[in-house]
Amino acid sequence: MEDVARLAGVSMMTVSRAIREPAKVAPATRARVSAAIADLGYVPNLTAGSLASQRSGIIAAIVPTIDNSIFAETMRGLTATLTAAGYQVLLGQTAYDENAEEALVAAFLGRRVDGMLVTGVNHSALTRQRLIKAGIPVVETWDLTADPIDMVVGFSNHDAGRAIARYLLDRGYLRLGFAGGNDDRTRSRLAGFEAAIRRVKGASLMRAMLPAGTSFRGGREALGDLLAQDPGLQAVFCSNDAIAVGALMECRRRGIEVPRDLAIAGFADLDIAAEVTPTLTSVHVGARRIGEESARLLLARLAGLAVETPVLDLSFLIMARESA
Amino acid sequence: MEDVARLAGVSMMTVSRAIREPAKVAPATRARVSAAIADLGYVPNLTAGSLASQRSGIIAAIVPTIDNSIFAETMRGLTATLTAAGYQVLLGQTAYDENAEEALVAAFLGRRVDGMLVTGVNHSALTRQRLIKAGIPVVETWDLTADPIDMVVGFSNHDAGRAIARYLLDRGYLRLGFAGGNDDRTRSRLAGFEAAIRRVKGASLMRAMLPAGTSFRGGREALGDLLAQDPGLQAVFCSNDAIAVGALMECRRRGIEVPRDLAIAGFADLDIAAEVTPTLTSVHVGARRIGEESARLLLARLAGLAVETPVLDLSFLIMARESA
DNA sequence: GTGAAAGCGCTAACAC
DNA sequence: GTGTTAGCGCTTTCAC
Repeated sequence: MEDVARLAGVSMMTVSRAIREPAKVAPATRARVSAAIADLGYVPNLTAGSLASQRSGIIAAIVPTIDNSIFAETMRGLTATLTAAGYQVLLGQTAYDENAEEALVAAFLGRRVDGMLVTGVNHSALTRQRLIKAGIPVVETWDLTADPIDMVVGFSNHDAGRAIARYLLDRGYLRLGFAGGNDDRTRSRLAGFEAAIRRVKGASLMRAMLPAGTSFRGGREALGDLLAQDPGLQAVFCSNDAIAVGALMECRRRGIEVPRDLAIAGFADLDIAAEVTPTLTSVHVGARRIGEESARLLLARLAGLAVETPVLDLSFLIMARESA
Repeated sequence: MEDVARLAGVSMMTVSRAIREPAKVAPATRARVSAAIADLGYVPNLTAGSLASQRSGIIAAIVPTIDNSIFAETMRGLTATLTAAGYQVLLGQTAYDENAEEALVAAFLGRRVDGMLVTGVNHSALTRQRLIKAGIPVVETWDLTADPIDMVVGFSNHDAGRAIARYLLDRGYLRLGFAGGNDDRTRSRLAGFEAAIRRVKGASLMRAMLPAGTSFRGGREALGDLLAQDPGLQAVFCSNDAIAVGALMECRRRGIEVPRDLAIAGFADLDIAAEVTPTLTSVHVGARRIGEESARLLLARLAGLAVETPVLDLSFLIMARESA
C-alpha cells in the first residue's frame, strides 16, 4: 500500500479511501490511485484491514452437511443475500457432531466473524456461552425456540411431524412407519409424528433410526427394516427427501407400487421431490428462504437496526403429490 | 491476551506459546495460563495472529457449485485432510461464472490464504496472473494441463469422453446422444466422445447442451430433446450422474425401458449411481481422491517439501452397471 | 479533499 | 523456560 501511495503521489490514507470509499476522494486522485494499483498488482491485505477496523466482513455459517442436502439451499439463500451486501460467507460443517460444532464456533469467533448462522437450537453450554459473550448477531435456524441465543429463523419440527401424520391418517393410512437420521430436528419431527398417531385408535408406528446424515442408501435400508417390522405397513414418513427417494427406489426394486401398496412422504421438498416418479409428497419448509431471512436479520443487526422480532416462524406446507 | 498474561503472572509471549506450542512451556506455567484463559473466556484473535505471523492457516477452495454435486465429494476429501493438518478450508462457489471466479480469487488472496484449490484449468488471464504472483501453492483440479499455474490433480476429460464412447460403441450402440451442462470440462468430454464416434462408420451423435449446473430436471428435458432429434436413439451419455438420473426418471415416465430400449451412462460415479434402478453405468473419477491428493500436495508445498510432480493424473474407470 | 499519528492484537527474533 | 522489542499492514481519529 505504501508503494501504491508513493507511485500515486498521495498518502496511504488516500489509497485506503480510494479503495473503500471512492466517493470521498477527488476523481483525479482516484484515477491516479487506481492506475497505481493496477500497475503494481496491489492486493489489499484484508487481514490487516480487519484487525484495524475491528470488522472482518465475514459471516460464518455452520450446518451439519451440504451433501445432496437440505442445507445447501439454505446456504444458497444466505450467500446470495450476504454477498450482495458485501459480506463473505465462511462455511463450516459439523457432520452432526456437537464437538465439531464447538470447535467451529471457537475457530470462527477467533477469526472475529461479524455474525454467525448456526443450525438447530440445541448447542453445548460452552457454545451458547461463547456465542453470547462474543456479542455478535447470531441466528439459529431450522427449528424454533422461545429462548434463542439471539435470533431464530425456522419452523416447528414438532408441528411439521404432527401435520404430516395427520395428513397420512386422514387418508386412511393407519399402519405407519418413520425413517430418519438420528439428529435433534429429526427427533422433534418424530415426536410430533408420534403424538398425532397416539391419538388415533388402531394406528401403529414402526421406527427405523438411521445414522444422522444418511440419504439414498439409508432410505433403502430403512424401508427393508420397516417392512420386516410390519409387513402390512401402509405408509412411511421419511425425515428428508433423500431418504424418501431411497425408499422409493427400494420399493421399485421390490415391486412395491407406490402409493397403492405403500405410501411414502418426504420432508424438505427438495427439487427432486417433484421430479421422481411417482412425484413425492413432502413438507415444504422454505430451505432457501431460511437462508435469506437469516441474512436479512443479520444485516439488520449489523446495520445497527433493531430487529422487529427475534423469533421468525416461517412455518411449513404439506405438498401433496402422487406418493402419498 | 494481556489480561490472561497478567492473571497468570506471565508475559504475553508465554501465553502465546502456551496456546500454540504448549510443549515449549513449563507444565506449571501452562496450567496457570490455561486456567486464566478459561477464567476469562479468552478467545485468541486469529486475525491478529495471521497478520503478525504472515500465515493465515486458511486454504481456499473454489468450485462451481456444491449442490447435489460431484464437487461436494472433492471438498470432503480436501477438508478432511486439511482439517487434520490444522488448516481451515474457505469455500467459494462460482456458479460456473468466470467473473465470479475472478472476484473470489481476489477476495481470497486479500485474506492472504496460504494456498488455493481451483476447479478446472481454464482461468482468466488476470486470475492466472494474480495466482502466480501471490506465490502460494495452487492446485488446479478436475482436468489436466501441461501448463499448470502451479500443480494439477485430475484426469483427462477428453480421454474419459472417448472411453465411454468406445464402451457404448463396443456394445453395439450406434445412434448416440450426449447431454451435458455447458462448461469447460463437459465440453472436453464431449470433444472426446465425438472424436471416438467420428471414427466409426454409421455412428451418429445428437447433442443436448444444458445450462451449466443443471441436474435432474435438466436430464429429463435433455432426454426429451434428444429423442425429438432422433427417435431411434440407442444410448445417451450424460456428463454427470444427476443428469443421468434425471434421464432415467424421464425414461420411466415415458415407459422407455433402460437399457433395452435405450441405454444411459453417467459420469462421476456418485453414490446414487449404484442405488438407482437400473443401476447406472458411470465413469468413476475419484472425486474424493482429487480432494485428498490436492490437500496432500498443498501440505507438502506448505511444509517446504519439493513436490514430486506438479501434474497428477488420477485417471478414471468405467463402472459397467445395468443401465448401459 | 487529504494527511499524520496512533494503535488494532498478536508473533518473530532475539536476549536472558 | 521466559521476556523484550519491534513490527505485521492496515484504519481510526483528528487536524488541516
